Amino acid sequence: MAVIKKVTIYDVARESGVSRQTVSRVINNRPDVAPETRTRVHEVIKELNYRPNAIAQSLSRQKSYLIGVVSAGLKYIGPSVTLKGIVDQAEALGYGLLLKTVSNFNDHDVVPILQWFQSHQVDGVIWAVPEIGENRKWLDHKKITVDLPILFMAMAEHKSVSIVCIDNILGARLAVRHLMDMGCKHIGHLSGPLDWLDARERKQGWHLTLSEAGYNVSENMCIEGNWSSKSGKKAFFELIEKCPNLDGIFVANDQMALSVLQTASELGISVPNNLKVVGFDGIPESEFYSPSLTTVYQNLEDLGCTAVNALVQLIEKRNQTNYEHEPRIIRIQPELIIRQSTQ
Amino acid sequence: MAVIKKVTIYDVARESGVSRQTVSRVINNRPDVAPETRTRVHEVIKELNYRPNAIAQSLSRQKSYLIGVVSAGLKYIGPSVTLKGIVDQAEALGYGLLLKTVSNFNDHDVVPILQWFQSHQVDGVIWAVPEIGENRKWLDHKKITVDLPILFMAMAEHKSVSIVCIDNILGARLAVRHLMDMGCKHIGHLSGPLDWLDARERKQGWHLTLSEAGYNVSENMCIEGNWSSKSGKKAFFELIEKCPNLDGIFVANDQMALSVLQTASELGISVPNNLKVVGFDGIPESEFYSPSLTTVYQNLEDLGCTAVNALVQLIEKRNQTNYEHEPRIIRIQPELIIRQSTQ
DNA sequence: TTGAAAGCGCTAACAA
DNA sequence: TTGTTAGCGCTTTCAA
Repeated sequence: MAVIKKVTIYDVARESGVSRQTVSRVINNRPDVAPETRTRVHEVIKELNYRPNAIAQSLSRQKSYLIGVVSAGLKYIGPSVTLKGIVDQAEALGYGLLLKTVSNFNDHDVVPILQWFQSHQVDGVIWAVPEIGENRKWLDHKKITVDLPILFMAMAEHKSVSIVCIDNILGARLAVRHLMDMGCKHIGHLSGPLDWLDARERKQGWHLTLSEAGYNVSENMCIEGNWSSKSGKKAFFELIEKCPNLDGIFVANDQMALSVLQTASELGISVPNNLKVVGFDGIPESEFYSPSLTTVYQNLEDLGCTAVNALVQLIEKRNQTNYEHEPRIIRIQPELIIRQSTQ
Repeated sequence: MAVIKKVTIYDVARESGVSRQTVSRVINNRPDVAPETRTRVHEVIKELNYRPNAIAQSLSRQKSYLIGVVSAGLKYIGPSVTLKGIVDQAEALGYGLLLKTVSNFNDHDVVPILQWFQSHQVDGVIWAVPEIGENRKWLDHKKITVDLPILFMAMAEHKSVSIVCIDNILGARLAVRHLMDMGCKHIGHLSGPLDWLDARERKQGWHLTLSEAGYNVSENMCIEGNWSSKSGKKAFFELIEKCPNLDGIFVANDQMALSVLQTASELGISVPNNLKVVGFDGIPESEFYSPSLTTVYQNLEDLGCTAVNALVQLIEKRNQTNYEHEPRIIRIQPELIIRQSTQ
C-alpha cells in the first residue's frame, strides 16, 4: 500500500492550468465547462489520482450526504437485519451512514446523540430503536434543541413525527384468522414483553380478531414471555395449565414459537393435530424445524429500506422553499407463511 | 423540537468578548487560559447552547475521530454481534463509526470503499469481512493508493497486516479433545463451506487433534455444509451413511449442530448415548434445545472490542514520530461449554 | 495569557 | 465559459 501525498483541488487546478473553481465544476458535473477543459481536468484528476475531500465538501455545502442511525439490540437478529436494509438503501441513494447505538433499550441519553449527529452535519436521522416503556417521552420535552429530520421506526403515532413500522395488528390478524380457518376454537396467545409496543400491538390484533369473530377471548388465554426461547418454554407450560383445551396458539415471535413446538413434543402434545402453532418473524430456522413453523413473515430489510427512502424524502422536502412538515406513517405489511405446524 | 440558528465559535467569542482562539482553547481544554476567562466562555457556551462543529474540526485538524467499518453478512447473527462489539468500544474510546457493507462476500470493489473512507478522513478502518475464497487478493495489488491504518478480522496471516481473529484451531481442539475424553472413538466433522478460512481452520483443528492423538482420521469422516440448518441436515444424512459407526461429531457451527440433533432424533439415534455432538458459536438457542448443545463459545463482542482497541493503537502509533509498522495478530480464545449433548 | 493571520479543501456568488 | 473573492467553522502557527 503506497503512501500517497494528499492531492487537493488546488493541485489539479495547477496541473491543468485552470482555476480551482473550474475543477470544482468538473467534479460536480456542472454544465458550464468547455468540453476540452473538462477532458483535460479529468485527465489530470486521473493522473494525480485525485479524490475530493468529503469533509471539506460537507463543510462548504452545509450538507454531508450522511445519515445518522441509532440502533438498539444489535446482538439480536431483528435489529441487525433492519440495519442491513438501511445500509443497503442508503448506499443505493448515495448516502453514507454514521452509526450509534443505545445499549439499554430504555435509558438513552438522547440529546448527546442528536447533538453528535448534528455536529457531524448529518442530513437526517433514523431512530431505529423499538418503542419500549417510556422511551419516546423525550419527544415531548420542548427543550430538545436539535433541528434535524428524524424518522422513527416501530413506534406509536405521535404528533408530527414520521414513522415507518411493521403492521403488527395486520400480522396478528393473519395469524389468528388462519388458525380460525384451520378449525381452532380455543386460540391462545403467547405475547412478547408488554412494555414493548410491538408486543402490545400483536396482542391487540389477536384480541380484536377473535372478539370480532365472536370467539371467546379472555386474559386467561394470554400469557407474557420476553421473546426468548427460555421464556417461551416457561410461558407455554403455564398457559397449557391454565387452558388445557387450547387447540391453537399465536406466538409473538419465532424464537418462542419454536420453543413451544419443542415443549409440546416433550409433553406429548402433537402439533398440528392437537395444537396448531403460528409464530411471528420468519427466521430461517422456522422452516427447518420439524414440524416446520407457520409464521407471519416481516420483511425487516424492506422496513429498513423504506425508512431510508422516507427519510431522504424528508431531507429533500426540507431543502425546498415551501417546506411544510406533514408527517407520514408507513406500515409495512407482513405476510403469512403456512407450514406444517398448522396443517 | 425548536429550530435553532447555528451557533458558531465566532458567536461565542463575540458574546464573551474574547477572540475565537480563546474559545477554541476553552473547548479543547487547553491549559493556557485564565480561569476567569474560561469560566466566562463556558457560561456563554451554555447560554448559547454552542456545540463545536465536528466537520470543521476534522477539516482543520486533519483528524476525524471516526473509524470506518466494513461489514458483511449483517443478516446473520455473527457479524452483527461483532459489529455491536465494535460500536460499543468505539463509543467508549470516543470514536464514531462510518459503516459500509459489502453485499457479496467475494466480489467487493475494495478501492471505492477505501477511497470513500479516506475522503471522509477516517482515522482507520476495520475490515470486518470474513476471508472467503480470494477476497484478500487485493492486498497484493500494489496499486492500492490508499494510506490508512487497516485492521482485519478473520483472516490468515498476511505480510504486514494486523489481524484480530478467533482461534479456530484451538476451538476445534477443545471440542475434539472433549469428545475423546467422553470416550468417543470415531469422531467425525461436519464442516462449514471450505472456501471460508474459518471453516478450513476448524476442520484443520479437528484433523490435527485426532491424528496427534493417534486416532483414525480420514476425509471420509468429514463432510461439508454451508452453515445453514438445511445443509446440516443433508450433510448429516450423508455422513451417517458413510460412517455408520460414528459416535462423536464436531460440527462447525451451532445452526448445523442443532439440525444434527434434530435429525438424529428423527432417525432414532439417541444423543448423547449413541452419538455425542459438539457445535461451535454458542448461540442462545443452543442452551434451550433438548438435549442442550455442548458448544465452543466464541465471544464475538469481545472480538469486535479487541479489534477497535488494536486499531486505535495503530492510529496512535502512526501519530508518533518514530512510526514503524509492526503488524500484530491477536487470537481470541474460544471456550468450551459442556452441556447435555455430550454427557 | 491572549490575539492576529493563515490555512484545512472545497463551493457559492458574482464578475468578467 | 472561466476566474475572483469570500466564505464554511475551526485550529495552528507566531507574535504580542
